[in-house]
Amino acid sequence: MTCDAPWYWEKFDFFDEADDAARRAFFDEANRAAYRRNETIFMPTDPANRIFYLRSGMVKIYHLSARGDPTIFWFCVPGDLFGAGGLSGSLQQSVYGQATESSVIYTISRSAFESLLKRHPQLALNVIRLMGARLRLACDSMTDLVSQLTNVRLARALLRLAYNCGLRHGDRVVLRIRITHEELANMIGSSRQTVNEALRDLCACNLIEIKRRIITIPAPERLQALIDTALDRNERH
Amino acid sequence: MTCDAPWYWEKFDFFDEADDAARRAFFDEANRAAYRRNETIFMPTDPANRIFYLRSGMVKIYHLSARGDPTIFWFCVPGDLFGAGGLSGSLQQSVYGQATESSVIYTISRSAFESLLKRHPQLALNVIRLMGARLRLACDSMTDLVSQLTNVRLARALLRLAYNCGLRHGDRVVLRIRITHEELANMIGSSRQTVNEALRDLCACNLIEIKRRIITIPAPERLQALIDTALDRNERH
DNA sequence: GAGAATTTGTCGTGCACCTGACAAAAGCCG
DNA sequence: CGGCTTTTGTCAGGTGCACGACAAATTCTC
Repeated sequence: MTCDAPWYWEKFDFFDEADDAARRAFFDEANRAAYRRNETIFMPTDPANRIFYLRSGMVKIYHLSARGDPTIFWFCVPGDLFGAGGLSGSLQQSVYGQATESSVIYTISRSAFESLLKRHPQLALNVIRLMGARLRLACDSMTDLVSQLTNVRLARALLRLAYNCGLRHGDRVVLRIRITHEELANMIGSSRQTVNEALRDLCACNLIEIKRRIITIPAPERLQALIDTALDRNERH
Repeated sequence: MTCDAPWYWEKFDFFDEADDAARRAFFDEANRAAYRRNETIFMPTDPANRIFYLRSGMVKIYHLSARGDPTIFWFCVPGDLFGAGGLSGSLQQSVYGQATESSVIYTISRSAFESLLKRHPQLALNVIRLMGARLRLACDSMTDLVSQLTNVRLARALLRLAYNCGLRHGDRVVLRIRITHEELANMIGSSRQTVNEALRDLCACNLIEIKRRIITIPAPERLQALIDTALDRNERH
């Protein structure tokens, strides 16, 4: 899955390749809202009748089981659409959306959105493109969740985050996201403690650096190599 | 996630709600191909320049790791599009598509498909709807992969299969798919042996019936109840 | 900048389940 | 219908890692 992707995803904005008329039509009908860090944007019980466009900030999309343990699906970055699951016929959101930093979000009603897409087909293609990227991300996640060694799962999750919201500085990729061990555990289906240990090992091998909860991957291809060679079962340095 | 969904997914066809002109435009440009059981339709190395429409049969979409172990993402049923990951900017397919029974498939080039969607925006909305359903399915999968008890994961996977390709007979849902224990294991990230045991337990509780590798769920809501009450850790009858 | 709250680091204990091995059963094919 | 292949059933050994507990460090809040 990850073999042909670059070390960062080519960022794609909902409005890319669309003409100004389309852009204006959207913003004419959209409502602007600002959220602060940790504020919840929507919940599973909310009706799925609005589409969200992230202008700035970052949004975490996650699920909460009846038992209370979360599954983090992905983080949205500026230019992303979300809440678009509602377009697939569901009447309710089924997940949570939460701002992980101050964010500006435009929302539009589902019906207005659909008519917008009909009038501006390029926007519809863009939605498809964004959803395709999401789907691929989700499939990548499924692939590592199935591979059962935790440290490999963690390494792959870090690379996925690098794609998703990493910033390049030369070869180095900085995850511009302040993520806790617990959140990482909730992405890879592991426990806080195990993530801690695995993270320590990765640091010891200089595969990652952590400073003030900001993770840097100095050489993504070395991390990828670790994943590939983990074929022959895991050895602890 | 699964709380508000019916016991079977409202089947949605790529051509639903589209006018005949759109339908004709597609089939004018599409190529028909028939595949037999176990035949591979596309591979990760194939260029992602064609879109597939499943007319009849069933198609398994899966990934193969370098180590050789598969992850089964989902099964496509008639009316589904697949290979649409290509629409999201990727140059290659990243997964395998394989017919699990005799199937008839129409393919169309990516560029023709995009121009088709522009001319017939309703089709674009339909693509979005289908992808949304997929995405939801993938998220559901992620959610159970994170929940670590194998028997719960299995139960949830069975319900998902029921949504995906189950047939209702009154309350009963028959999975019209001849799936092996190994394939189930590859869906939930477990081992053949463990799946076997978990399946036996489910049979013992009359939550499922298996005859000639066809799985029947006599009372889906009872199976769902099992999942919900598995909060208080699993007990083996 | 002090105190509260959250996050991190580290150790045992226990058990779910992966692995390997092999026999029985079922499905497949000429 | 016979032989071959694939799938199923079951058992024993070993282990990865979840879980609880608690101290140290860091971060948030006023």
